[in-house]
Amino acid sequence: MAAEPRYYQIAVPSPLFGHFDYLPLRENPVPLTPGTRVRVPFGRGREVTGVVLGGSAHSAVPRHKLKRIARVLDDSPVLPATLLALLRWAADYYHHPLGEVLATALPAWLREGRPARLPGVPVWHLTDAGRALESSALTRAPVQRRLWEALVAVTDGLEAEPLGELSTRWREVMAIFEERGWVARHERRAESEVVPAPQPAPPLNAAQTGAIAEITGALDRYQCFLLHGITGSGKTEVYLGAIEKVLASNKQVLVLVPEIGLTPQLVERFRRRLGVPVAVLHSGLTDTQRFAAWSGAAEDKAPLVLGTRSAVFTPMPRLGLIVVDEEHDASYKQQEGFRYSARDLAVLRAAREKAPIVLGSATPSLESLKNARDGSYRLLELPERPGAAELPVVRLLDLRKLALDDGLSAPLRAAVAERLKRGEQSLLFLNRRGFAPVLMCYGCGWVAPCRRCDARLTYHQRSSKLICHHCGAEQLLPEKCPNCAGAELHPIGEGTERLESALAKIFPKARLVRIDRDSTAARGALEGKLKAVHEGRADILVGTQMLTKGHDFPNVTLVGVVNADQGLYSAEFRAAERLFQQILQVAGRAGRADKPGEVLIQTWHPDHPLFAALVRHDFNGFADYALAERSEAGFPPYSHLVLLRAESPDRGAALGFLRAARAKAETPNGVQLMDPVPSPMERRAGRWRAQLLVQSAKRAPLHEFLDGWVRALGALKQARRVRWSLDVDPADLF
DNA sequence: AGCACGCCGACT
DNA sequence: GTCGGCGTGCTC
Repeated sequence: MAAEPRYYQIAVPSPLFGHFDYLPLRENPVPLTPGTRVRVPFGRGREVTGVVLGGSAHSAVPRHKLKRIARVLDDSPVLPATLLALLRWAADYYHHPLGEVLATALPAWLREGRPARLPGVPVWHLTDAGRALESSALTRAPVQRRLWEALVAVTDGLEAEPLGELSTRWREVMAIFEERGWVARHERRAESEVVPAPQPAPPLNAAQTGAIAEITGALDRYQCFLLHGITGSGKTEVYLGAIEKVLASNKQVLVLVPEIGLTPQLVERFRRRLGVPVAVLHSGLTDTQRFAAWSGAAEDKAPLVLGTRSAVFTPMPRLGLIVVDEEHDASYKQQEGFRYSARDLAVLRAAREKAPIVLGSATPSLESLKNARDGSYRLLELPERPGAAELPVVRLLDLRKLALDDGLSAPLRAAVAERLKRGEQSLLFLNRRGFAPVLMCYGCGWVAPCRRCDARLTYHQRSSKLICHHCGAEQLLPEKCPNCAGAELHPIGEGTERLESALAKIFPKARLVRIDRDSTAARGALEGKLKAVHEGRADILVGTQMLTKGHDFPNVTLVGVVNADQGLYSAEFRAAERLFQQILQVAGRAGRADKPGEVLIQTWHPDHPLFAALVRHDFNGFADYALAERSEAGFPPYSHLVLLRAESPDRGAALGFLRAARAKAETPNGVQLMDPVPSPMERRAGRWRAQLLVQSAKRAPLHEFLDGWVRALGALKQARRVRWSLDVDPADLF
């Protein structure tokens, strides 16, 4: 056995860069493996859960300052070497403290220092003393008596589940029994899930079969595939086909999906089709559920892990394939703290663990597309919709020539009317919830502002409230203008609520369903609405981007894009890409099989190349245009961006910090620092925000520069007065 | 981040 | 006279 090192390097959950050295546990001569959790004293009188990074014979810290590891929590490391290495790489790449990176990767259960094994299900059984009781002994305590009788009736004890029916106070009574020595408690391992036999695959077309063959031809080595399949082309069947093969070779598969895409239906589809238990990981789980799924994967009991962003950090000892569905989706990028991209880390993880990875999308990100065109990813295309005759016809409605009434032009109304007559469904997409984005006084021109943000309050008619969509602040609708006391308060512009009520007036007999965050907040509301649509109990759907994600509406033959121009000429460099993706995704909901669809887009800018590409269903044409624009502007994927953000309740502090940061920077070759500027929405939730953009054509000098810079920033005196963070590969510039 | 130390204002 | 405001410093 190797000798115990003199010092251990430990990562500690704190915003400090670097690791901390500790002395070994006094009475433990067994060397600790990296990835093992330990409890260590940290600071004054505090004890925290750290992770062993390695051992060393030397320490730069004087011995008298070193403290000793207090307790070792694991027999074997909770983070396997490959995953720990990935996390260390990620901490370097995103310039984020390793301790916080590890804290993000570990489930709360382990982060808080609890044992690395699942708690079993508690079972209570009678002891000999309990069994020897006379039933008459408990005649005066009816609950005790019933409980005792229930325990006598079974041979191998009772779990909590059936006991609730006995009495609401059974726990109390059980505690009394335990105290008297009548019952004892033991733990039973949770039973593994019963799964159905796998279902056979549906018939596949040539493109699907070809894609599966390509992927399964690359097992046991790293290869990144970009699966570009138009909506309805059966990407999921390609995933399933490849996964089936990987599972058959006794390896594990990790599937990442966007936050909104992880529905019980999807989980069920994977489970049924593959006939294996699925470990599901998403933010809605309790700590115990999360840890159960995590450890199932880590112990190689779960062959398939299906999860959102943070599932990319699940240990999987025999990882054989990674799938990232809807790879363009913004929810793969964490937007606070450790700002990682799960899609990018998934690619890196696949490369490190020598497994193939499939990035799938109907509207790939320009980054991934460029990688495919450069040949570093392999492009797989699914150009057909099985069973669907044709793609929907896309037409532009030129708002320069058409009058709008309640946000709807005459041709769009007529198209809806036509669908009603034919008994078909229409879908109207408006990416703005609430009744109206602005409430204005006609007497004096006052508009309702948010007190804490540089934004207007959105008028919500249903709840009679003004709500800020940026900080969540709510207030009751004022009866008169707070400025001039006039009563002429008018909603300006359209939101989904207003669109819904306008449609109700125009088509009084139509059955309307609105799907947005407000109308689906209640548990089960979304499922209920989707069910109504599928069962034909709805004629017109109105909704926000919630409608564009994942749900299929086979009877919808008309998609109306009510306002396509938001973001068309935005300062945000990704806005056009997002808009195109969004419209193409929503257009993909229209028409199936025997019912061809039609897509009508209302726009003031019908000449924009983005729309020309949409009309032709020409994703590659759009990508050519957008990539050329990015190349010219020097934006990703032709350069690398890093955003230094700062915010403070004190106006000027954020900009002051960034100016000091810029002054501190030694401008290296090829790395450009822009001037600090106020963020596009300078004040948000009561904080003043500013940002500094760093741009570089090459990664290496950029990261070398950031390495020193970030460490220097923490020491800046201006840093005390702000909250600052570094965003490597930012998704948005605000 | 979290926690302690330290030096100035309004209260049991 | 103390309780507590948050500026400053430190964490192996």
